Amino acid sequence: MNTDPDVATVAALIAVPARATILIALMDGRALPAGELARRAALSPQAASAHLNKLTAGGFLLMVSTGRHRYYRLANTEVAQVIEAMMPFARVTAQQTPRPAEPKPIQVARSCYDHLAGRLGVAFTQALVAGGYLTETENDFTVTDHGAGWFRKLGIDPVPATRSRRVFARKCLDWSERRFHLGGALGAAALTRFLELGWVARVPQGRVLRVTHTGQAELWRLLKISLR
DNA sequence: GATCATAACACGTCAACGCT
DNA sequence: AGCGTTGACGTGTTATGATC
Repeated sequence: MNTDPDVATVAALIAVPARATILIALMDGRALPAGELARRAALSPQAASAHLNKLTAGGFLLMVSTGRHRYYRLANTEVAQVIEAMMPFARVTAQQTPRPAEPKPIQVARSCYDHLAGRLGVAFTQALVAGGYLTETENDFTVTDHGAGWFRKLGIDPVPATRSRRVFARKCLDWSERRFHLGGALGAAALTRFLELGWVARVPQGRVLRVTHTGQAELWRLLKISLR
């Protein structure tokens, strides 16, 4: 009897291009209606419906009915991490031409489900580690006492919620930078705070983030982060 | 080992229907 | 009326076995 996890079945769920497109469309953490997802995947609503059923049954998506609309979103952050972790391998086949000198906006700053990613996410994480605010373990980050004070000053609660089962400060591999950025509940709280402070702004129709002038100035002042 | 025929499967669309 | 689902059916791909 084979007691290994059935990775093949799970991978097969993602392996269909239409389903992969749907999952990527939901990577920014939003919930989208079935019709919108069908359009994104260039499918008929019927075909999209079948794919959404499979992804939901497989535990990749959650569905919420609102009136006559049905909204789908990623079931949890682990799903986003799986997709994000596959991105470096996708690049190998997609990138037949040399990488352009100028990074694309999605490589500079983006949301990875609900936390910061891209060059900004990695630079932020590295600055926190270099400043002694975070320490690294094998899979996660730990907030130091020094770091707890720093996060509080910024308006971010550095203490894990007692009832939450979510990993607090997950090491999430960044597909464009190929280094770890801060994920988990703390990463999500940081992105939320960055948005509240107006340091970053969401670009419509995607998960690209624009770093504002205020953001650039504050990130340089506090952590000596420059994205240039 | 290479080629062909067949069956099984996955994925797509069309039409009809149910729900709000 | 608009949106989404279900069932029927067509098409393309893959696996398998037979034959040379």
